[in-house]
Amino acid sequence: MNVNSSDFFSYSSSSASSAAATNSSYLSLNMVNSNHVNYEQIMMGTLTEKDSSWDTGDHVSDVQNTVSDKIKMRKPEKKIRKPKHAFQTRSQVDILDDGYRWRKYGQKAVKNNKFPRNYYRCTHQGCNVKKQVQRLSNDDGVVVTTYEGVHSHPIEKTTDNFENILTQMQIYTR
DNA sequence: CGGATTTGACCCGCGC
DNA sequence: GCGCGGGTCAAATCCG
Repeated sequence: MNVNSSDFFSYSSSSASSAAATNSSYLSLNMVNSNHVNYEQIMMGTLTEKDSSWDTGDHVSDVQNTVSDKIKMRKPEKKIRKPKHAFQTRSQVDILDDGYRWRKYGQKAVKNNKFPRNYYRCTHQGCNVKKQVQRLSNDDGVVVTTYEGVHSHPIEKTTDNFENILTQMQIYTR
């Protein structure tokens, strides 16, 4: 994969052959105010990426390893691409509740950034949507959220905040 | 007590 | 081959 910290906008490099992805669907909202979150600009890119350890076809491999050997079964044949959406929002809080239930599964420090990056997974059974939340060290008002995958179930919460509407826009415009 | 979070270890790809 | 950076796992812990 392309391993740049700034590759949020360099998606279209390797996906020239796959015409399935609309390469650059831009969505810019200017100065939308909700109660406590001020979205200044939201950028959205659609990219395709090669398969990694999990995908929608991972199905019932259930207990994926024994304790001793740590053999991870990989599926090298699977080359399905999953969409990734990068959002850059301006918000004071980093817990942007979009209506789904997320379970945090990791946190890593990023280079050139003093803030860690948080990894979340959708807790719905069979819904392997991941997201990662990162904030810029320069000005701590900017939060970059990267969604990966598409939810296969409806939103359960019905809060009428703007984050919810934003996520639904993401679903309906793909 | 059960589910979510924390957090260090582990894994893997890549560049040197 | 080794080190590094990024992503994930999972046991321990926390919290309702």
